[in-house]
Amino acid sequence: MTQSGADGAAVGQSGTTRTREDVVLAAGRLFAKRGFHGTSMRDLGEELGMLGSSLYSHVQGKNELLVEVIGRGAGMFNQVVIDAYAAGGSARDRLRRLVHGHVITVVANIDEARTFLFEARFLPAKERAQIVAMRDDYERAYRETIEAGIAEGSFTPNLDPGLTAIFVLSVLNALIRWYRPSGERSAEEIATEIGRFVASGILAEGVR
Amino acid sequence: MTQSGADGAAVGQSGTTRTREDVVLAAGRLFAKRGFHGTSMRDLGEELGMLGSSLYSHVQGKNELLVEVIGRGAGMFNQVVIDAYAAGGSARDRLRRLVHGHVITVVANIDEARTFLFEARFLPAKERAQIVAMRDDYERAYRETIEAGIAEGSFTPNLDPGLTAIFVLSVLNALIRWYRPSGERSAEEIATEIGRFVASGILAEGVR
DNA sequence: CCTACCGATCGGTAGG
DNA sequence: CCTACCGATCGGTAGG
Repeated sequence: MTQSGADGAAVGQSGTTRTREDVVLAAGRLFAKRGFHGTSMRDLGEELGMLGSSLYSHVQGKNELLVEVIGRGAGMFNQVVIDAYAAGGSARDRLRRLVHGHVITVVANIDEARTFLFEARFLPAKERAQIVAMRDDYERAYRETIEAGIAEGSFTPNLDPGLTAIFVLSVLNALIRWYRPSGERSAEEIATEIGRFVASGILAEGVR
Repeated sequence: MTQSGADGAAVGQSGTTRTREDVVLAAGRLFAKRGFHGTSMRDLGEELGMLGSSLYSHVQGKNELLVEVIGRGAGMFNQVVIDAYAAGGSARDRLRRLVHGHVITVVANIDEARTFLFEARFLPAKERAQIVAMRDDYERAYRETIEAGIAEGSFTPNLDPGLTAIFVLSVLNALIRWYRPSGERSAEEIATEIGRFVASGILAEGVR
């Protein structure tokens, strides 16, 4: 009898030695599906075709995995902001890039995004504080962009920029709740539809 | 030494016998803050000034508490839909009532709303299926209302009703993430701002 | 609502 | 990556 994945568990690639990368990715999958506290090290070992205790040759502990998965999520979103600012253009262009980049990123890294948004409260105090700060920065980028859009005349002047930033991010973050890779709409289509909703709302022209 | 709440734990009303209602409310508080799997029966007992094992004279088990808390959340949201439909009026009026009722309900029952939206996946299979069905009904009410609004000419005809329902609900459901009772805006103000955002978006008039 | 307890499972370690 | 194990904690029960 071989030692790997012969017992029917959902194993990535059986017959191969697992790397730390495999462990982190599998942790993202399980944390996203069952939650951090709903995932045991034994569950995670089973997902990888090994014993829970064997994971400790790859990582120091369960918390480290949560920190790593959420750190990756945070890094991705941070990069979206950097890219959107680096591209230049009007505030309205920048908001379009922020929205588009957010959708693409969530769709391509759904497990990290879910863990980031659902499990961050279970991070150790120090790392939790860092993630909260990062999230504040992210929200600030949206607020600044909305303020700049008002200043340039693209956006309605009587908007509350802080609240509006929250509303836009609400639509974006909810993606982790309803997006399914098997769904009929592509990431591009979703980004376009969200952009349209955020821009114009639902009221017909001329109605008030 | 007395038997209740003399050891510094956060107890509701010390010196009084707790009821099943107290237990369910405390469970909502802890499930909302630490998650279902992050809350032990001993934690819950401590919150109420009793031992974890004593809770079993009020409820049959931990799962029953999750079912009860989420069931209350589901019932509240269901009532909002019933009231909004019963009030009659145009589709646009109905959407206004749905949004207003949702905000008021979340603000007044934040723990149940959080548990409903974050912990439903940990429900036993049968109850989870019921809650998913209820959530589908809720979404359908929004979709129908948007379709009716398009038909009556209030809403933009090129809207995708299903996707738009999701977007509106995204803004509403995100309330459980950012709302703080100590915040500066009242539930009424929040409902008004969300209504404005959903109705008109952020683009300035005449801009396209 | 408490005392006293149960078997199961948890995160994690020593040593190979 | 496994064997063999640790102390702590889990949900829950019997009996009062």
